[in-house]
Amino acid sequence: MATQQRKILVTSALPYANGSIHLGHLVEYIQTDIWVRFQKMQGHNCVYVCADDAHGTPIMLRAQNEGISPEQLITRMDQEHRADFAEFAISFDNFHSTHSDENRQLAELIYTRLRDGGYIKARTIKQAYDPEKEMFLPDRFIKGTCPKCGADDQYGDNCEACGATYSTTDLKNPVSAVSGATPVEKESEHYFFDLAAFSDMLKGWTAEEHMQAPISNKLNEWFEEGLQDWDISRDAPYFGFEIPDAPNKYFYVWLDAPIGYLASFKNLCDKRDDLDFDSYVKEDSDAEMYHFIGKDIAYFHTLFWPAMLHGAGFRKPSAVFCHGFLTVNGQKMSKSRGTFIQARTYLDHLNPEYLRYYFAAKLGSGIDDLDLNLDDFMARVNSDLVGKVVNIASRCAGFINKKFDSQLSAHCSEIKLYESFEANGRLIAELYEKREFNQAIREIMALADKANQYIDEKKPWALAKQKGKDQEIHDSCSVGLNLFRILITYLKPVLPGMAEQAEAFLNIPPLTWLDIALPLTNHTINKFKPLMTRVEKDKIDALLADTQKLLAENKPVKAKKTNKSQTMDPIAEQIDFEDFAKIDLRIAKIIKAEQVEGADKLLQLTLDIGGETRNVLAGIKSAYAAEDLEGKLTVMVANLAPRKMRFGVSEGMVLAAGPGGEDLFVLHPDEGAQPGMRVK
RNA sequence: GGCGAGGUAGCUCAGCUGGUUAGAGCGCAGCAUUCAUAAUGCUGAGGUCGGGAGUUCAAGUCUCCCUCUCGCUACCA
Repeated sequence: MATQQRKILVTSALPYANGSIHLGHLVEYIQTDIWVRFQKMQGHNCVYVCADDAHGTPIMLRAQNEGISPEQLITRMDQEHRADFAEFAISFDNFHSTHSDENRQLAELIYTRLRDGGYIKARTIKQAYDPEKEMFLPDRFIKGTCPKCGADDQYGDNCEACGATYSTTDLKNPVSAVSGATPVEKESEHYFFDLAAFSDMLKGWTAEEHMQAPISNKLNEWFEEGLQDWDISRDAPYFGFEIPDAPNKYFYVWLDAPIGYLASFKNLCDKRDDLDFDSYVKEDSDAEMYHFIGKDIAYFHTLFWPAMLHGAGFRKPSAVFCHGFLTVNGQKMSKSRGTFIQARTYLDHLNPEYLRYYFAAKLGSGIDDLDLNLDDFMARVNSDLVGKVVNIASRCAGFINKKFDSQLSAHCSEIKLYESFEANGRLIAELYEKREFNQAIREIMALADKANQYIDEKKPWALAKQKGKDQEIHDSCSVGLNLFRILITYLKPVLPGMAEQAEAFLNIPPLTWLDIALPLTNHTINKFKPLMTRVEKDKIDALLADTQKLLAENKPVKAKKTNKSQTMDPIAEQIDFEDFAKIDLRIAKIIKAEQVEGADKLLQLTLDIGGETRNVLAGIKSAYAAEDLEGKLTVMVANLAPRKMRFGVSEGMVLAAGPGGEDLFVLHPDEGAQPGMRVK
């Protein structure tokens, strides 16, 4: 295995400085860390960097709420994140911040190059604006009543109660979550990154196996829909970097976040003589660069990011590795179910290496979701690590310590067995390299079974009762410990802490992949101490209880309405006459009703409202046949803003009642009403 | 509604380009053992591979339909 030393730069997605690390985050950091530790054990020059993602509206507002500066907030979060990562043994070579000089310089550099390359366009857009707070509002900061199901206190872009999606302008009774004021629409000039200009480059790049196949398929979908301009500016006030040629305009947090990878690396290069920043990032660099991310942010990393890099004259990533989401006991991590477990809460109760092992045992190279089944977790860790692996050392060490003065025998009596274990290292290494950790673990555990079988075959405890069998005991237990040493080597990327204890027990320097070529002979070991204790059920229960408690404390006291749809839609908030008078309802005659080709739910109605006709697309196909409607009178909202829909523009809506499906009832006026009459 | 990914033993998952009686680990049952953190070894029971139809000499593996789950997305103005 005399492969050449590779130069590898690895990143994990940047944690947002607005929240704590939870177990979902840790899937990624643990996955990345295992891969990095493996690469280092192979002797490669592998560097792992990360940073806090420190910019954006949520951070600015949270700092305001807490009465501190954003800088104070992100400093605090930075410390918290670092502490959590350290205890989970995430071995960053550098952990920096996007709110740093390096990141400002690099963001400005990349932006300037993109601008000079003609990839930045300015355009005026309309956006919700908080007149009291004097700031533009992202969707998440507008709350109101869901236009579909009437649930209160929903975000501006989708309803948590019924799952509907809509735009903020549809929301009923919208209020700014910041000030409580009613948002108004306001225009502003924004800067856009011309992603479509990179279409050809991206199509070629994404087809070249720089990511997993499912992601690349997804990208093809996006390509077919056409790449859109990307809005990269935000107006003041905003916590971030001001755009060089645009006072009061700031880089959108997602622009400078991935640049944060490079900033963190730059910061590291400045501290270390052996790393040359340019040689890693220049267009024709011979270094490898990998980003580990969740599949939810693939768009940013496989389209925007390579386009930005390319447009600015830098190298593109060697690959972007996506993973799936974490579920707990088969279901999405949920605050209401109490399975939204924080890293810190876990650390209060359980050994972080349990989790590292469990994730490794289940992680493959794909993007499938990963389930943390707590019963399985306990069984797996106890059985594999305590019952199988550690047990090998535990059952051999006693003999060596007591009978042979802690010294291993002078020769290895089972060279073939030893070599077969050693030879498996090639396959295991390959599996680690390919991020098939679950398969690697399976191989390692199969070896652990073999080691236990071997000891069982030799039965040193039985030999101990016979005279003159000391040499055999000495040999077989020495073999057992040598096999254990190999297993620990293979597990070291996953269990660095346990490996370190094992190294202390075996009285050896830190293990690398190459050390196991030869067995330890005539070597003095230390007294065996338990390397890992069992996962206990009550610890898991305590973890869940604490999680519940924590969630209850943080839960805002809001009466959340659920299941209300069973009974009756609540009557909407009271309005005065003026509000009502704004709605111009007219009697309309349906002069034509027809199917809309390709649409499953829509009927196209041509309405006569006296002086004019209107084209309305109504979602009533499930309840009405087109011909049954023609000639009938109904009521329409005549002054509703026209809405562009997939099958054309709808110029109003007809009134109907009912929950939907077949139960839809269009309103008809009493006899005598004429088209065009106003309904009051 | 569309697109994508899935539905394989009680649990967590393998099963590549279709090929003899469908696999692993855990759990379970029985036996052995007691060196080891009640750890280990041996043996065994458990699946009509979501349902149905088709292609084929042969299908968990290919095609079609249905069903359920999970994502993304859209047409209830």
